[in-house]
Amino acid sequence: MCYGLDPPRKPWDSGGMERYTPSLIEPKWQAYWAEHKTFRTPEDPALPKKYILDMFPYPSGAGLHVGHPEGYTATDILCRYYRAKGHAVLHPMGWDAFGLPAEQYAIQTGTHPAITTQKNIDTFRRQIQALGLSYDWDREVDTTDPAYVKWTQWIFLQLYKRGLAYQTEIPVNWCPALGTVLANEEVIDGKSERGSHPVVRLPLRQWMLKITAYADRLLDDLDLVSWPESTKTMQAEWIGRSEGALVKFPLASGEGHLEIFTTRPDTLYGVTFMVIAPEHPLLDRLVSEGQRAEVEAYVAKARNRSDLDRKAAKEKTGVATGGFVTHPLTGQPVPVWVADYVLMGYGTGAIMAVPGHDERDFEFARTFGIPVVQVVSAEGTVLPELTEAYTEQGVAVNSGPYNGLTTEAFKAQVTADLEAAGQGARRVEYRLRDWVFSRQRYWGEPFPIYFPVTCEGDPRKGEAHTIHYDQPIAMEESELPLRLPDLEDFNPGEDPAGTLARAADWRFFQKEGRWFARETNTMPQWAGSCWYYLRYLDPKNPEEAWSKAAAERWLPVDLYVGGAEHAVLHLLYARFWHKVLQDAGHVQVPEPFGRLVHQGMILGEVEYTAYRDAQGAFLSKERVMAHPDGGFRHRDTGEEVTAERVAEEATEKKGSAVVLKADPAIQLDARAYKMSKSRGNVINPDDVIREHGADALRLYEMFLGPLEATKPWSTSGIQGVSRFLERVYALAQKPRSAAAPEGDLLRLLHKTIRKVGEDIEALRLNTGISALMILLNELSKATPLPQEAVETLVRLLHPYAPHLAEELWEQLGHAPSLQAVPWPTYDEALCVDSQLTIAVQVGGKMRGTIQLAAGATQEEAQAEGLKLESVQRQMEGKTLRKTIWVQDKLLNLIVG
RNA sequence: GCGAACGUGGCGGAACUGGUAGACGCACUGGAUUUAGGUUCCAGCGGUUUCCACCGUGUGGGUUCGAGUCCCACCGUUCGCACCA
Repeated sequence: MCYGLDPPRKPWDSGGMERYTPSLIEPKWQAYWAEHKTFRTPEDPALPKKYILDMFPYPSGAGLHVGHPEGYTATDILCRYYRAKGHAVLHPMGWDAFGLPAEQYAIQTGTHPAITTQKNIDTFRRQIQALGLSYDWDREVDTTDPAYVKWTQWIFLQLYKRGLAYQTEIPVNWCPALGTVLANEEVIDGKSERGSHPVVRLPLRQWMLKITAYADRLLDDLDLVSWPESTKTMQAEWIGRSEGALVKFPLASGEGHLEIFTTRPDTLYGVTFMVIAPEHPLLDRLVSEGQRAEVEAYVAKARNRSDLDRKAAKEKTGVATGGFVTHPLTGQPVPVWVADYVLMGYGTGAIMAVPGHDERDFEFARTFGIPVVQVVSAEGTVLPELTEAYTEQGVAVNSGPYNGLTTEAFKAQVTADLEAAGQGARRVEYRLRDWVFSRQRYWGEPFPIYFPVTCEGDPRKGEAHTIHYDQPIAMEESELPLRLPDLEDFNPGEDPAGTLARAADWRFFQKEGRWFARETNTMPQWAGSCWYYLRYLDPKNPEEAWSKAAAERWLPVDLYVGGAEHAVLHLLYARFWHKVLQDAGHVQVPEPFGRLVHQGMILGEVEYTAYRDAQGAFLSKERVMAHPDGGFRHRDTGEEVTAERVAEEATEKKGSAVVLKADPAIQLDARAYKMSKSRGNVINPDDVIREHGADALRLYEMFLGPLEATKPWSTSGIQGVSRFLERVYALAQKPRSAAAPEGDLLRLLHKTIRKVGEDIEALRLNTGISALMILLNELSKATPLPQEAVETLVRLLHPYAPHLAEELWEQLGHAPSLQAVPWPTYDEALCVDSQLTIAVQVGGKMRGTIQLAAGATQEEAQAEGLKLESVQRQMEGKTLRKTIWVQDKLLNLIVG
């Protein structure tokens, strides 16, 4: 054994297997697993099943980043563990391969997106395989594969046939830069989520999916799943169910009434004005002649105001329409205003304004000098004047016959009364809107829909024609898939009908002598990812999207791991489709994903930042503040300050601060940032594997901290786990004894088996590794070293570092694969130490410890504890009042 | 502004239902082996201090024999929502 040589960094300098050489071991075992299809999903229905799923990646041109292996390694560890525990594990991988980047690249270079996509998939597959992840590659799916698209289109037809897909002309989020419409969920602060391009509201014909029809089930069934509370809360808030009442306010002049939605019908007596949205259809009838010019000017301005402007505006704006409605309970006239703080898209686009008990109404009333009336009181007393809106519940005042009722009782009573009088009804509203499902791009699934065309000649030649969009025809299921046409130019252009509108030969076709036009919109990227977990069940099935038997066998997904950025969109859409498919009888369980875990982000290495003023002199960080517009300013003078990165060697620690070594008076900022190309702090998994091996990368990412936490990368940290693997390898090269382990070593083995197993099941992968390190440290000292102990270590290490474990298993004289070897078992009785260390406290303060046999009595402990010198010192001149005894843990002597 | 989560050594982090704070690893210090080492091995490693002892889990209170853990208030970081009536 020669420990004294260079670590095996170069493949060519390692002739034998004397030292741990990941560059030799890892390809060997990857080839073995591939050849023997070690991870093929077992068919045996008698085995308990585990469906363990990763969110499949979008295969970008940049390749894998270190964030991908984090979640993938975690699930891989569970899969290898459960296989060893005798479960049938389904663990597939695939590609979410439609999407904008490939298309943008095509626009720039003319390369067909299918080619780019294929190339990227090959890179991703190679990188993922280099990590030794145990996927069943026979089940790989690719959302852009026509054999997959076929079934995405088929599911769309199921939605269409159930009346859940419809067309509408609505103002949509049109993004000129991207040449497409975006879902509400894809617009953030008036800009596109992807690329931050401005988005304008434009009325266009769109396909919509009626997700609102499932709002209640999507909300209620959150109780059925084991997901992070934060994610459930986000979905619940996104759905935004609110219960209230619809109330009719008759128009003061003429027929009809203004309908409003309110969650606080108990404040009806506090209404001092009404507000309608600028787009409200009744606006025209309500406007008085005197106000018409002013109202029209306001509406025109509001229409042109982008969402961005609306947000920036802090002051409430609005104009009185001059029109009035009649209060349904008091019969008094109520003035109607128009203001853009009321949104046409929610409720009825009109509200009753109760300034006394709604902050927005209060602000509006104050701006325009409208009276404020108090109708709810905390204690039943009326205040002379409200200085702010009282939005809490309370007791009704100034409310005629309802005075004295609590908020809850009032709501129920008045809603019933209004309903009886035909003036209102109970009503539930949702924040959730129907899903805008069409995009005007090329690289997506075509809709299996076409329309009749009236045309004198050949519409393909651009001759005059009319497409009857109001008469959509669904393609026959037997005609699927509808493939994308080949194009030379992928530019979206200005035609809001989409890129495909330019593929005239594809778009127009004749059937029985009549012309038809295909839908030229394509589906959004979410479509493919809404159901990929179902295709994995039966990926090669040419007859069905998946077989009923496969769905019954494998659903729901037992563990789903992926980023928190999908907390709302992907997970809500997929749940929606799943429920539709359940209603259509294609799946049986109500929820697709039973347990969900979000892996945390891995940040770049910690960076140190120093600040300099305009003269170039260093400034300590407490004298610098961030400027809202970016950049930094001097806290006192306000002058601009520049930031610069400082190498770690130039810094040192001083107390809790980091300072410049050259000038310890200068404090630095020390923090880790999100990895990004522009910051130059991206860690490439390929480089890490080349230097340390895949097992070290896997182990390091798991050892970094809890899976869910955000944590910074550390280049020196990976050497710790690398060293651990080298030591495991070295241990297996030592002479071993055939004798069974005994005594403390035996106990440690059993404790470690229990701990590692429990930690894997609970996804506490960091502490599991720590237990393995402790075991290794003990085994390194053991003389003699029992073979069985080394084998146990290797078997426990296997899920974490599978290549090394397989290699050592073979070296220890066993036939591969270790995956076929059952998980070690432990004996509960051997997990308890024979001698326990008991804490001894006097008055709740630690004074020492005593060694006792497990199960010792309080009397024995007390006798032993009182012998401690430190205890005697504390008890001098005092009497023992009381003793607290926690079996096998602690003795606390209370003195007085 | 509203809501949620989180604040533990120089660093990443441990600590199950309140019960020996700092497991494990990194970094650092000392020693051994080595021609040498960014190798390996051994030892040390929260702070103050005369070895007694005291202080210590963001800050200030509280509950308890006992609080990192429970309660209240505040400060800070991160994430989500942001006129949804």
